[in-house]
Amino acid sequence: MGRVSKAQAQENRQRVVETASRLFREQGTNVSVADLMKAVGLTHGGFYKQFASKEALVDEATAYAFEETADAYPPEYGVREVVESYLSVEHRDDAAEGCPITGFATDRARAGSESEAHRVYTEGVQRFADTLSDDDQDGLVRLCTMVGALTLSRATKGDPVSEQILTAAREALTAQAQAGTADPQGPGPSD
Amino acid sequence: MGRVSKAQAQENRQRVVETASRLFREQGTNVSVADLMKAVGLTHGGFYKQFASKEALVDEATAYAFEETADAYPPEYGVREVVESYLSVEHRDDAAEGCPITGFATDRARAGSESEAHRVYTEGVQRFADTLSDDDQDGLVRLCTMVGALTLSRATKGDPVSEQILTAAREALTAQAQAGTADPQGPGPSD
DNA sequence: TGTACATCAGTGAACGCGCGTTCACTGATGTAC
DNA sequence: TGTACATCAGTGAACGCGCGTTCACTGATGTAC
Repeated sequence: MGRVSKAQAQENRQRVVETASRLFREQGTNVSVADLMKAVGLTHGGFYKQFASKEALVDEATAYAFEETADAYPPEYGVREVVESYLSVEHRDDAAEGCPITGFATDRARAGSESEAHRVYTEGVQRFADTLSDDDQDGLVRLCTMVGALTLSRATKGDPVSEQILTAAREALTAQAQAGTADPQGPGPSD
Repeated sequence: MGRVSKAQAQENRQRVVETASRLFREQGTNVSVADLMKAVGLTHGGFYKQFASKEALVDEATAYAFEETADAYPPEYGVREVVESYLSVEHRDDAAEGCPITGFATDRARAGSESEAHRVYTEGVQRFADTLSDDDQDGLVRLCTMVGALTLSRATKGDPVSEQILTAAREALTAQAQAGTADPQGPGPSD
């Protein structure tokens, strides 16, 4: 399978980044280059024609995950709707397509703070906290509750407490957000 | 270095479990058997004289971490004191000796739910949530906020937002817990 | 537009290394007399 | 209490395997004329 067109090569590269952003969120950044390339439908050798190192891919995949999820919620969603979607069973069960703040959190905590991935991650945390802020400015605390609830519901999945966690956090956050940032239109669809 | 006394062997075994419970919380359960045994001061070959497999050690180390931290807080501590200690910079910076709920969360979320470790973990979550409950029964939500805040402050360490997260969550939880479970003695030392 | 050749994305074998696990060996401990 | 021998915790080399990365090779694409 000789040379491939510039357009095709660019598309393949993009698919590697997209696939990595999903696999890394789901299984962690220690997913192997070979497994990743297999998931894309290529062989591992070609990886280094597109990326300087695996670490460089982690940087790109982290940035891509944040870009991709930046508009995950319709613009008319208020805090209530975001919370209900974030703390849904669907989100618990789909880490691959889910929030990169939760998906990359532990990998970030265990790696150093010198990487591009670290900067992008920290910026993503602040951006989402701002989205969750209302007049009280407590977006950071809401984010903590949401990330903790999603993490714990995933970690206890299989036991009823997993769903209890989602429900308890959802109720606490939506009760609090009754007079929140929700637009004049009022509550939209919940997921 | 031939045979070793039964007492010595038992002590060595115990040190492996203790060291594993620290290294796993800090770096994840993929810390290698060789690195672990080196940290204890033994060679890797002897590991299988004491444990059936690495997975069996993960089970034991998880259980040990929960036992060890079950009495991490003085009995006179109320919710406020626990929160202040939990959301301290010291706890952020010492995952090895810290809360196993946060330390093992992502490893648990990514592994299956069939293991002994999973059962022990889930039970530990419920037990700590009970400890954090007052009349309102919102211990589960407090736990989410605490775990999320600790995780995010570790993941963003090096940026000022890391400390902001701890402070914001601490204030939100202690403001809420003013008339909480704290014993009649009133607030004790904060850490 | 057609031909001749350089480019380079992707392939697959190989590199040194670390993984979990096994095993022949060791010699001090534990036990039988 | 003292001697003779079996036990077995710990050692270190080795197992097959997967890791990140390199490299000679391929042949369709891109380019020069």
